[in-house]
Amino acid sequence: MGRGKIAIKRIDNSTSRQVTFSKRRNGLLKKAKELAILCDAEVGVIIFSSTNKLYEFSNTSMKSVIQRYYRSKEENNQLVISASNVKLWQMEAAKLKQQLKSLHEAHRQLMGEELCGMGVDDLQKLENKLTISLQDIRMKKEEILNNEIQELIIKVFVPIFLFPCTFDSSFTFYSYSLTN
Amino acid sequence: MGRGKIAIKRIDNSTSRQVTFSKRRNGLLKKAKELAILCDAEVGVIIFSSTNKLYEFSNTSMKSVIQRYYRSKEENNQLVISASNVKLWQMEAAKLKQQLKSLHEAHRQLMGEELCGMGVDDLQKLENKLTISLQDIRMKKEEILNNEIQELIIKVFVPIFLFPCTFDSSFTFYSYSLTN
DNA sequence: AACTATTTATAAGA
DNA sequence: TTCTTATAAATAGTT
Repeated sequence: MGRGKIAIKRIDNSTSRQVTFSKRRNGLLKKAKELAILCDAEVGVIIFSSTNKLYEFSNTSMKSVIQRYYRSKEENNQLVISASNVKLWQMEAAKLKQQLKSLHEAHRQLMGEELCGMGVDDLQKLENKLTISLQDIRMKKEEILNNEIQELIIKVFVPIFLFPCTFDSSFTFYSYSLTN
Repeated sequence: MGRGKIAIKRIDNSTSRQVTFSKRRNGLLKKAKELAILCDAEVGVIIFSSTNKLYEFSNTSMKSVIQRYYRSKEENNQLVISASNVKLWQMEAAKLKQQLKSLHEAHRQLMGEELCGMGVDDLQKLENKLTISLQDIRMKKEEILNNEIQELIIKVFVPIFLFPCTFDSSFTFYSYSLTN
């Protein structure tokens, strides 16, 4: 389509190639635009010149076209999936941060810090909680101590009672006196 | 370029639109191919019909074109960074989860639960902590109550002392007795 | 899907 | 680069 017909093969003359590139590039982009408008299509065109310059057209957005392309080809590119997952993980992290923050606050209140914002009722509730906690902890402590005493008795004294001969003379007094 | 000139706007007639799409789509792909060959360019064309069918051309490969496109626009960075960020965010989330878990445990211990794994020393420490917390909380509570009493006094009694005449006779006894 | 009158794109030249 | 213009190519409307 011009003064002469040309064969479709690489144009050797550099200048001529550049001129043709410029003309045909514009032609292609124009055609792409027209196709998109006339036929209600989504079109994306990417052109790199031999000098590495980028020319592009998209009636929507190139990102949209490319994403749709990958979706359509179901070459579910790891990149695209990963990119969308970032937001999910960011949200997850934000949620956790929030939880951590409020738990921290509750914790500090339990520890008797940051009581300034609290009313008397809340303080009373906190006091009750801690009182109960203290009771539990003291009970637990005593329980453990009792158990340890029990174990000590079983480990140390029972053998003495049962096998007094296996212990040296310093134990004889106790074993005799206790068994008699 | 045909029997009649057409305006570049969406073709209303569906059949006509489909026919035109088919013709122009082929034309565009052919032009793209020619441009790539003649001018030694890297070209990618993506077309989605209004019926969501995909047509494409690339003289190299679409993946290559898209990657080069992102590199060229340096929007690539976002995708790639995002992709690698997934791991960072996952690690962040895991870290937060761990913190949350240990804080939760500490919290439950403070509340007198899950004391089973603890030794006597730890229990003693916990008891001391809670004792101090309780003291703090009781002090805070008393402070607040005292303040409220103070305020009550200022709001209610001071006016009575200063302006006894503005209150009715039932107040006179107090105002006299206090001022005398 | 083929035809063809026209429009459009563009090769070569200025 | 841009414009001009002859000609090739694409395609709108028709069959």
